[in-house]
Amino acid sequence: MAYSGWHEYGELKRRKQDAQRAALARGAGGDSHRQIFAGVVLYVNGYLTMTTLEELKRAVLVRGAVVRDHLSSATTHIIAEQMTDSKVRSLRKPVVRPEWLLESINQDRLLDWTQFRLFTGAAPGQRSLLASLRSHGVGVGAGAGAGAGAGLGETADVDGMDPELGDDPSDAESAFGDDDEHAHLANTLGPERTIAAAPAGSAASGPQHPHKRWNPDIMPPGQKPRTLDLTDPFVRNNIATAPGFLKRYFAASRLHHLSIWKAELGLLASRHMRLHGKRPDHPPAAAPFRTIMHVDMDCFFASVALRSRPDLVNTPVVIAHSSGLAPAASAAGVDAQMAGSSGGRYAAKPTPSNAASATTADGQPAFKSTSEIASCNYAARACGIANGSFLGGALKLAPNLVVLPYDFASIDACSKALYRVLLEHADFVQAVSCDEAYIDVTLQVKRRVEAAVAQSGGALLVDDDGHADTDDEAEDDFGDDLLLPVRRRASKSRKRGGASRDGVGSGGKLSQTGQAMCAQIATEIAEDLRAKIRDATGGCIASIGIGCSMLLARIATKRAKPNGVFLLRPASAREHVEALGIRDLPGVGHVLASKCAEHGLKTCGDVARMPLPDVQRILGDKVGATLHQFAQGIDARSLENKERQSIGAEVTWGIRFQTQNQVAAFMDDFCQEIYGRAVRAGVRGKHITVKAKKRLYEGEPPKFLGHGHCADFSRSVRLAKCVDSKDKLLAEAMKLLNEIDIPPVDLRGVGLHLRQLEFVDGRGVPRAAPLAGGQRVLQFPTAPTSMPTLLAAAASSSLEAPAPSTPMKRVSHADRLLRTPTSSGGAGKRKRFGALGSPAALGSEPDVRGGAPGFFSPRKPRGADLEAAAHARARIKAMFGVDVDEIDPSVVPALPPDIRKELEEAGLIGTLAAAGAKRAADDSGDDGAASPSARREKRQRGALKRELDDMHLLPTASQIDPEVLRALPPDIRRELETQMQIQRSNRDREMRMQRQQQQQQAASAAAGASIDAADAQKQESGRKLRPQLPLFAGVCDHDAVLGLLSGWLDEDMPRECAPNQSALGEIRDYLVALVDAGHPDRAWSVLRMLSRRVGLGDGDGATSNSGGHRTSTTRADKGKGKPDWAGSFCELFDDVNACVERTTGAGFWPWWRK
DNA sequence: ATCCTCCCCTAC
DNA sequence: TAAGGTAGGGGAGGAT
Ligand SMILES: Nc1ccn([C@H]2C[C@H](O)[C@@H](COP(=O)(O)OP(=O)(O)OP(=O)(O)O)O2)c(=O)n1
Ligand SMILES: [Mg+2]
Ligand SMILES: [Mg+2]
Repeated sequence: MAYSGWHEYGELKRRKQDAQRAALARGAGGDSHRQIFAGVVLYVNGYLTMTTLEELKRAVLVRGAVVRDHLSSATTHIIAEQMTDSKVRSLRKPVVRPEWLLESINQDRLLDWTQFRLFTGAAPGQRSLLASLRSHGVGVGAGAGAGAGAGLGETADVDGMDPELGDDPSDAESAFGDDDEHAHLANTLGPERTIAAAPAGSAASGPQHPHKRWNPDIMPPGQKPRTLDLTDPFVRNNIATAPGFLKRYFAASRLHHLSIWKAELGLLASRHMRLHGKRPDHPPAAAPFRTIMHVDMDCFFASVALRSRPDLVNTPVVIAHSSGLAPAASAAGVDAQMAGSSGGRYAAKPTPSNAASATTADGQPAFKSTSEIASCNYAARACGIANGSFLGGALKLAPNLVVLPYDFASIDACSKALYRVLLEHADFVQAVSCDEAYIDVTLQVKRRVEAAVAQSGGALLVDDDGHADTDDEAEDDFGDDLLLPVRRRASKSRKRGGASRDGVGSGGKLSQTGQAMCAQIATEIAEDLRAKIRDATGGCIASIGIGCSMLLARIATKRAKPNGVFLLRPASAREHVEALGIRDLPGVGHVLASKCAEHGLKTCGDVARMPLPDVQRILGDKVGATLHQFAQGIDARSLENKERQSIGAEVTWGIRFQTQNQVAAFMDDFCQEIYGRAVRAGVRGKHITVKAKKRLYEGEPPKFLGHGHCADFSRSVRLAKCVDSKDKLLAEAMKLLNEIDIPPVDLRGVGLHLRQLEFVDGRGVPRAAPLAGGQRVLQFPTAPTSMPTLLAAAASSSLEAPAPSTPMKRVSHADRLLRTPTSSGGAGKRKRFGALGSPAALGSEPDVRGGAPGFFSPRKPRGADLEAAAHARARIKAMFGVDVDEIDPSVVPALPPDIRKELEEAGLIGTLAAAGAKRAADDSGDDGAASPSARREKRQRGALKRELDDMHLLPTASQIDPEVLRALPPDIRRELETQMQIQRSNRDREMRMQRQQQQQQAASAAAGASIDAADAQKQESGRKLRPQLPLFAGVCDHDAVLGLLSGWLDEDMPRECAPNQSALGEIRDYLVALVDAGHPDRAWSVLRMLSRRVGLGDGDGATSNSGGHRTSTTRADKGKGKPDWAGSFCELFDDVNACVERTTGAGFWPWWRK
């Protein structure tokens, strides 16, 4: 779901940091300090940008805080600058921004940490804890009860901030702007509101004057949520409850169009490639000429529109829905009760023409539009406008801005025209989007260069060991080559390594002349294409980047724009790339970029120079490895058009429901839409996923009818069969949506996706995957023709394999040859491993540049293990300049899948994930079925399968004799296993739901039917992976529960009062739930702790299993517990024990009764 | 370890 | 007024 609330991201961050540095400076030094942080146990997560950990530590230590280098149950607060919502939730502890410490130091008093919460709309663990326990009048410390003054027990009222904050209306606006999705935290939904409803408890109630702008998450009080006037006709007609909403919405959605077009063009390209027998890989001889272009239209939507408005080419123009003139959102439908902000200003009327003036009739600007700009011309960009910005902001930047409407039909036509040109002239086309594609023109370059050389004479290729190539100068001149920069290292390593050759023999290296010619010819081709595209599109301009890899081509395009061509030579490539910001690398968005920034990584050079493992620690294994390579200008991907793996739809705009019926009615339409799309796309799905967005604050978001800041949820089912009607889809979707269980008013977005696709022909008959991408399917050499449908779920219980598999009739003979089974099971693995080890294999296979999988080599005879091995080795050597055995294991994740697969199968590298093992299992298990006489078998299979289906009898794993299972044909066995897995998953689902219900009941009973508590419960169980364990106060971790209870005892036992009854009830319900969930041992452990604390001993010597659990941290009450506490414990024990006896047939031993 | 689900992120 | 869709890579972390 798209999200464009980042308009002010950078500025906000910068402003925050300035203030923070100042605060820290003030806070350091001095020798006697008030111990304002006494009792605070900190864990600092991640990196700090405004100070060092050491500096911060020093400052807080002298003021009484404890800083640990690890997270423990004693931790009271986690300090972090950045963390995903889900991580925050999973920690189940207060996660607070460092400003809390800094500002507390600044003011020399402990401020309320809740004012410095790291933003997460849903921190159910924390909130549920508060909502339930606190509403019992139970004071409880954070974590293990070490809360002291800063603990949760002293949580202040969120609304109880310094009123001063609200007094200056300009602050709110100027600091955060209307665009900030976070600007409404004060209205945050959920149990925090329960807290907020309580009287403000603390005098230290939040940050005061100087740095009130730091926190983009907290909106000053004195501000009511903007509300939507549902009686406004315009609103009524445009929200999701309006008749015909979906059709109108999708028809008007640019992003929907982009997605549709991309899918279409992907199919178009792959079909074209298949029909013309084109593949992205070349005979090894072509490798040195490898030339990839990235073609991208300049400001595409705008260009299309400007074709009919040549008068406007030099004025700022944008494409958007709104003219920006009509009544601002705040003036119609949305009632903006912003403190101090005047009501909406009405523009006179939109200009009738296409082009609208940016000022209203009375000359007053009305820069409020939240309409998004799809595309803006370069004149507009010069004003600072960018694709995706809000129109309102753009109008501020360029008051003379002209807004033109979408013309989807024309855009579509231009896009098709573009692709016609590309398909006709390129060796291979990978569709990227309606205005963009990668093309491979290697063969053309080669042909033309060779022709030119034939005429003029001169050497084109240079042998690796050839004349001018041995000295350093030659290597330095390498830069004029179009080849990958790795070639250079290949050459060096060859020298170091002595005799071994890298297998790039037949291609050789391009001579200087060759290199120059390549560059010139490639540029000519590009210019030629641009002219053709301009003509074909009626004047739209394409820019083209050229390189020897997709990456370099892509990067070159940035330089080429606008209206140009840029060829990135490998020699300059590394330098060029390293100078770029990491944000310029494909795959790096604002999140990764800011993660990097936290570690001081700004440019690609920074990343390239950092040791790979460090990069991976920051970014993850695969992303880290990939980007580390990208940052060096290395990219081994090859072009392909990938086959569809899923289909679905989402709506996150205009979702405003009041009732379940409205939701249901919408879902009906929605499923209709999606089912229709699936039919049209010729797919059916077994695996259904529903997504939903839940708003995190009350009131309207900045974007008109937008979703605002939300929590995302998803639920999925795997069905035994594909859904084959809209109504079945609807039924499943509603189940899932209900499971997610979001109140209709809170719903802000819905999505529905199908996976595990079966491809179906026009008459609904399943057929083989249409080879849309070709490659993926081709990589399974074991004759998919014989793989039964059953293989949708692989034996290894992964269901990731392509779902269908009746024979693939449409696979050409040539394709069949390519699918020569070079890999078929574990034996082959070992064999090939041996072959690879043989020095004789080295260099026996010429290099294939740019990542052509060995499987595709047409010259490779079937089963030629040795050659395959050599091939893999040669290819790696060519690409990375090192021998396979020298490969740093941590770059493995960055290898393109095909190469990785090849290496894994060859046993040269460890499998990255399950893929290798799974495939091996498939292969070996499938050998029998792969025989040519599959027909009869297939019929049997079909019959058996049908029988199974008809019986609707899916035996459980335990019900099937393993012997019987083994005796079945492999595919039938797999089928059964699939069924069992589905069944198992469904059983789990039911258990989960049961538990969830229990929890909700328990929670709402305990919290006095507080909706918020139930809601928090829902979120907790509905959020993270539906915990398999029951929750106590939103907490599932056993130690955390013990800590919580211990803290409760610490607080309440000394008070000389009886234990709070509802708290007891909650504990009882939790323990019962534990027992029901099959964890009596945990219940036992809890009981034991409680009994010890109330003075009844801990029953050592009892038969219980649970041994040395951590007990309490502080033992406030050393003597015997009060009698009423002990009595309460006994009752509790009996209740729980009754349940234990019921479920296990034997109870705990009430040791204290003797 | 590996699987699997529920996210998150990115690109156009 | 406004039309913040979609598909795929990937990671975290619980279950097994
Ligand atoms: N946030 C965005 C980005 C793009 N698009 C649409 C409109 C663009 O015209 C088209 C192509 O996207 P590009 O990223 O290629 O952007 P442009 O073609 O507009 O400009 P450029 O010259 O930078 O390629 O996709 C959109 O609707 N919303
Ligand atoms: Mg473009
Ligand atoms: Mg583009």
